[in-house]
Amino acid sequence: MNDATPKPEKSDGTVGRTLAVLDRVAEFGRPVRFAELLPACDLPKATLYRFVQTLTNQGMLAFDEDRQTYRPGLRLVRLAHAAWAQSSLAPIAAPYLDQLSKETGQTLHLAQLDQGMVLYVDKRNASRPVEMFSQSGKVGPAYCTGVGKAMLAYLPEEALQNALTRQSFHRFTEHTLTDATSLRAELENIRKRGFAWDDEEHEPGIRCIAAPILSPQGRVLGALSITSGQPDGQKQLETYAPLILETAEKIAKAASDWRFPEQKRAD
Amino acid sequence: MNDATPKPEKSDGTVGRTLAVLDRVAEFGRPVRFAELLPACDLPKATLYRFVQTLTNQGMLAFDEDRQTYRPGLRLVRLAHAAWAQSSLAPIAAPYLDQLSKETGQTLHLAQLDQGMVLYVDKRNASRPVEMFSQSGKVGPAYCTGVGKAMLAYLPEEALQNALTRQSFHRFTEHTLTDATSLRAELENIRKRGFAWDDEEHEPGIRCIAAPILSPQGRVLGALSITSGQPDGQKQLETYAPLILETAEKIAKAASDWRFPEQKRAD
DNA sequence: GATTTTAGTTCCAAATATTGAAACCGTGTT
DNA sequence: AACACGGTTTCAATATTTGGAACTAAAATC
Repeated sequence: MNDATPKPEKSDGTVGRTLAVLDRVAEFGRPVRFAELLPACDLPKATLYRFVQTLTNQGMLAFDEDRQTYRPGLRLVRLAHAAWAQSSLAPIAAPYLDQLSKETGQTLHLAQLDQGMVLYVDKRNASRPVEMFSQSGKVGPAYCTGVGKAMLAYLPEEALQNALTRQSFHRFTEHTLTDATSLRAELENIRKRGFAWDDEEHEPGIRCIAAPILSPQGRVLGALSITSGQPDGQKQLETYAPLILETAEKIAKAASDWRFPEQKRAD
Repeated sequence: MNDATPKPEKSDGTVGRTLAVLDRVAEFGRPVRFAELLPACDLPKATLYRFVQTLTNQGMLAFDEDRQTYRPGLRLVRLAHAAWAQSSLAPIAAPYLDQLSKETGQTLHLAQLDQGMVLYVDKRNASRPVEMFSQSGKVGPAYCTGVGKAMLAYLPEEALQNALTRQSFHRFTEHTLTDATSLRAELENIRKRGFAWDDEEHEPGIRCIAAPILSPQGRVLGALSITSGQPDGQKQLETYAPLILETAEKIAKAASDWRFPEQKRAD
């Protein structure tokens, strides 16, 4: 090997490789056979076999004897509860989302950035007052969603650069921004405006207005959006601008005031 | 293979040890320093250091630079979404819970057994129609909750034996059953009755009625409970018996039409 | 301000676990 | 009967993990 480390590889040894398999299984979105998994992971048969075995032992995967398939295991649900409670904005933001939901009656999303993607951590639905687990944990693209762009807009250059290289820039609709340059221009507008629009860039007919949630030091904590599925959505959403900005502000404030709870309480 | 297994050890090598650290972190229920974690994991300093490093790289843990603390990472939330959707009864049971919630107006819990503990996978709150992620993933004891006992009662002997050894039998209230023998007697009653009571065994003033969800082959898939916090709860709950049994039946039916969640792990 | 303690990080040779090609097994197909 | 396929096991070569100990930075104590 030469001078400058040519490979900033972070394989993290056996553990990293094994966890990568978990991702592959989760990506399938359905129970998967060993033989299907094999080509998806770039691993020798025997090695993948051992990994899958280990993960199953560990409860990170569950094996269906009858159908001979693997799927993500319940241990993840247990662990994620702790992650959600401690590493996400959701618990802090919950009361403000409730409030905003009541005031607007619209669908709300709370998201954070993870691996250059949008990770939804909470939601309020227009029809159902409180949404459930199934919505948290969902991921979506950053470059063509309101929450995604709102967060990207306030990322420091280095992190932005990093995030941009991870975007697929797939054209979902005719409004999708499909290159880094036009996205950067849009981000500039967002910074000027203070909030982001998603004007049918991800899904036809779906618009939203999104505000970043920034720490006092200006670090991106997450983003909040109000969605409309109505044709005249834009106009209606515009009236929410002050409200969503104010709510984002409150959440940011609450997040920075937050003291660690003494103990986990059960209820 | 030999007759007497001399090593029932399932350390699962590096991966298993590393994942155990994840559990330790999650158990703290709050961001934790390296030095606090060290005594909780039975590992040499340098080893734990490497593990924690790896997990952080992998996004399974998040490191708070400012406070120098670790907490479960958001990657878990992403993975758990898949786990919840594929490995839990929740998505299948959701419409039935909605229905039961509407009919009774009471707090409902849907749980599964994991590692001898009760893992709540969904909930309906008396006040809020649909509960959220934060409730899923919670764990509780099996020996002193309605859902726990309902599931234990229908476990095959070997699995029950295994589960019993994992119970702490801590006396939460004066009604808590604190030994395997009295619990076994209670399980017998549950089998005769077809459903379980929790008569303030876990929390004072909290009673519930719980029904097991059994596959057509009689395998325990999960349990469902209706909770009451009222003094005359027992009486009121009793009237729900047919309803909860019927609902559990429906969920079992729906589950077997879709998939057969297999609870294989014999560890 | 010097010194000790504590918390976190790095080193490295020895010990060990991982690796994966190949062989094997059971089941269903030609 | 031979073959193909999905899954499982073996085992020697090898790369990785291991953890005692040394080290550094920062904080507490003198």
